[in-house]
Amino acid sequence: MFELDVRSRKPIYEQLVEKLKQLIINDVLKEDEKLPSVRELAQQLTINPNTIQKAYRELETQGYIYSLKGKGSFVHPSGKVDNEEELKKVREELKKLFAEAIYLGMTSEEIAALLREVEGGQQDD
Amino acid sequence: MFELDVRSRKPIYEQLVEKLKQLIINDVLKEDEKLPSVRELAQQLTINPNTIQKAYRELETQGYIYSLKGKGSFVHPSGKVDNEEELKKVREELKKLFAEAIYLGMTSEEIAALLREVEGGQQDD
DNA sequence: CTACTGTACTAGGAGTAATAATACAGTTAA
DNA sequence: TTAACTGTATTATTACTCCTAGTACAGTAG
Repeated sequence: MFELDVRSRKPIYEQLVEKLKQLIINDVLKEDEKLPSVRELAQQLTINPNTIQKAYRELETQGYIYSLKGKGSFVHPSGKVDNEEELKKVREELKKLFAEAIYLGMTSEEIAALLREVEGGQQDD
Repeated sequence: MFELDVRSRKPIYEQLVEKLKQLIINDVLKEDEKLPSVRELAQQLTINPNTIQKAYRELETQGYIYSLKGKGSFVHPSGKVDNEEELKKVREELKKLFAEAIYLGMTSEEIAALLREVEGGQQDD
């Protein structure tokens, strides 16, 4: 499915969250598609099931997946995500990053161009 | 100068980097202004000098300050920052965050509005 | 019932963050 | 030059988080 760097300073479960988030956002994992089970993915990646579960829990908190006891974990459909908490964090992050980018020399137009680029590649709903 | 959360999961030196970066970006700390010395700030915040130094080293790597042995650490003037390494990271971060924001339901216009908001508050050079 | 699923808990080892103490090197002013 | 400041580096120790391992409970589907 993908690879992890166990020697990285970044925790494995955080790497997992990022990678899975990318797969969901880029529509590699489709809406309501079932993710590998905690134990299954743990075996594939040769890491502990607890670590997988920690990543899944985080993804659920952030609104990217939903889990049903006994059934599995599934991709949360985009557009139906309603997570004001997470949106607030993202807005704050965006503001910080904009200020940072400008300080380092990027122009607003460069940033806007980057946005259009990403926007073109998404087109959900 | 500011406060830190020693109980946070986020390392103290990272909190320091963020806070100082904000002060620099928001022009609270002016160009070429001298930062508190490692020992002085350590005493003020009741934390170890090594932790301060780690934060300063990181800020220097990212291009926000420069340090002169025997003299002190100073704010790196905006506009004169030339850190392609750091810019690359910021661009990647922006792209990730844009995709994330869109997935969570933000429109491009909302994001663009946020950019204009930040842009208005900066106006360096 | 059986075999899957998610979820929770405890205990232990490994690695990083932070502290403490010391030292060296360069600047500045008396 | 000396004294007092600056950044920088090193080592040892403690505290905390990540990760693992093992076990257990709850819900689902055949």
